[in-house]
Amino acid sequence: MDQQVKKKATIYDLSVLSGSSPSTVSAVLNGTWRKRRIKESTAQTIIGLAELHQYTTNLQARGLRRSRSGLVGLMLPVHDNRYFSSMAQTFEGHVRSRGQCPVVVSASRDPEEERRTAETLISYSIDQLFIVGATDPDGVHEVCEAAGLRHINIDLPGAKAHSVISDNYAGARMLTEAIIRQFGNDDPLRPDELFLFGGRNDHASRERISAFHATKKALLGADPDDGVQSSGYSPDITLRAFEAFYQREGKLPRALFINSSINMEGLLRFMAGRPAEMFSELVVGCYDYDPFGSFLPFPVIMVRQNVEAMITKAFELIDEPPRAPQIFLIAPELIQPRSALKGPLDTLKDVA
Amino acid sequence: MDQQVKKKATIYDLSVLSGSSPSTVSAVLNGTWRKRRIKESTAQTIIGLAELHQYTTNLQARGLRRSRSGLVGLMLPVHDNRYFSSMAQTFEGHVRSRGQCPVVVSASRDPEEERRTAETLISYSIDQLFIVGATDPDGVHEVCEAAGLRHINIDLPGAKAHSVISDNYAGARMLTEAIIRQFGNDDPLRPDELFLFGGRNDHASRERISAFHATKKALLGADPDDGVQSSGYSPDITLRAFEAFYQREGKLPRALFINSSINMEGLLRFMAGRPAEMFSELVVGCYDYDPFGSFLPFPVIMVRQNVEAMITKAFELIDEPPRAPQIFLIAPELIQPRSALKGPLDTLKDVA
DNA sequence: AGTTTCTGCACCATCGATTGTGCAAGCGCA
DNA sequence: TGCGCTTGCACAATCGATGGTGCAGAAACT
Repeated sequence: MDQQVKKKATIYDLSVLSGSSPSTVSAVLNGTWRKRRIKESTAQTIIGLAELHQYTTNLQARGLRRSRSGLVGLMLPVHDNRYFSSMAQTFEGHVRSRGQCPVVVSASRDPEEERRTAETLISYSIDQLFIVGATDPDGVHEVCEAAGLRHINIDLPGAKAHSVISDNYAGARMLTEAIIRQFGNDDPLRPDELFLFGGRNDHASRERISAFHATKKALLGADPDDGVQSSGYSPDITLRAFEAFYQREGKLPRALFINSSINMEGLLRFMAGRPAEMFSELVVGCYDYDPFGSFLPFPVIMVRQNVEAMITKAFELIDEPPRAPQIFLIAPELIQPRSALKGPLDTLKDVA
Repeated sequence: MDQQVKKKATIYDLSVLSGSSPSTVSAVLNGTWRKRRIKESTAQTIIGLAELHQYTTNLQARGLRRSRSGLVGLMLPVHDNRYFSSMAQTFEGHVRSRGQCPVVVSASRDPEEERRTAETLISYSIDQLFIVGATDPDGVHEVCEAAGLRHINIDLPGAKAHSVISDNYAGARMLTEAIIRQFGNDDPLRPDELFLFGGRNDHASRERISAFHATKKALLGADPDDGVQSSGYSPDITLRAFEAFYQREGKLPRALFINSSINMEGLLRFMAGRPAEMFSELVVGCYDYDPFGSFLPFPVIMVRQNVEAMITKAFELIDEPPRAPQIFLIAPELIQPRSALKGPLDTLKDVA
């Protein structure tokens, strides 16, 4: 009790103190003691000692023995983004409520890094892995499969494991429609005035781009096929795309479909240092929701992916996976300009 | 190689395959083999076999034996916020570059939860713990201390461990000054037109509020002491504070000092559904930086805390802690309206 | 040849918890 | 009294890696 840097108590310490065997102590402290027919009074003694000495289970030892760790992994592309960070927040809540410990790591959209990260987590014997927005989901799948680790894709689908993703086509259709409708009938948007920025060759971008084209054609009658400026998931590349466009055309389009909030940051970089008036007539649709983004000085229509529903579905699937890999679509929601929605933080208790 | 759900290879498997003892295999694979005078050729054989069979070290076993895990913990209040998520992003980079594995978890600003979380992490034998914005840093300290775990406070200081925090006083002074200067000389701000919203009774809020008062007094000559509306770190409480103010006064103040981006979300909630014109004359200073927040339809001056510097300093301190607990101040930076700064994501390689 | 010094590695206890198995004491019952 | 059943627990192997120690054979030296 009183030594300065006392070592942590183990079941062996408690075994000596209580006069029981280590296995009895273990059973009592991990709750399996009734099954092992340990006397109530013995259990109470041990529990009392455990509290007195502040015993806590060494989870590495347990993990080694059980070859599970109680850790559940979430692999994100990046942390620094409201979509992914709210994913992390929601995930944590779910994992905690199941009595496990969340581990959130990012892998930078780098296939190599993704696999290495998965392997590291596997080395810690994590119990499950949620793979969000992976650039190479199937590569990660191989790694998990080889280790017999349950895993699931979120946000970007893989061919070899179950996937829960946003209904990108429907979302992009809604968004494109909403952008077009934002313009009145007296001065309607022309097909060559609406451009899409961002995206790369991943499933989500392809779906969104495809819905963008289809909806443009349906509502505006035409769709000049230079309407898409791929710029990956990088603010700076997106900035350069805007600069190039501006250089070429002498102005921005009247309306923009922006593929993600990360690309939207590219637009911000373009705006910085340029007069605000330049953007006063702009209409933007952004596939992602960010509360601050919703209040920019021009109409920003956003799409909020239903993170809570995605995570919930993912847990269902990982618990009892159907046979063949499937893709589950979760409907996203169209968010009108100037909306400040509640988020995962609102479930925490408010303290003033 | 070919079984479907093959178990992972262990040093014992490689020991049999290579004809060496497990300890030799272990030494070869963890890099200590030269020290143990293992022949080069033996080492190569084993390394070859390890690659062939995709051996990876069981880190729980290693952790158990070494009583360290290679895990480094970061405990955040919440994920879903650009300040904290960029903290996570930066932290990850540092930890990875040291060959360890980052574990990021949140504890909801709940003292109880903070201690429990620390204990869980300790049970996994994490090597170090970075405690960010804890409501009860000293409570967490007790837990770490008892386990002999190196730890450090960031963002909010504790009395018992080293702390690296933003220079809140200087930051708030800069911010208050900048807000006041935003108004021209022809229609200068009056002391009763500048209010602070947000904050609670923590070190950061106290410093900021104190600098706010002092600067108001210095620049505006007076400081009616009802100028502060505490509303914790909750968007909804902040919303209610704005509503109450508006109800009472029939208008918002001309200028606002907002204590954090979370409180700023309370302002967004207030704005939602109200006409944009209501806010066209508003000037806001926000202690926190969010790129989207910087481009709202009124001037928003922000303070960016230097996350990179804070994390760097924290690593220095945790590596060789000075004797007595100290508080290290890191200067934040004033960010003019309409600025889109680079962040931790920009260090990732861009892919289009 | 005999002794010392390296080389190169094997042996084994250990980290802390889990779990299958075994067994003595106590009890009921014929 | 003797048999079998139940109760209550102890024993010991095990998870996979680590690292101190010891030892045989080769090399170096006298």
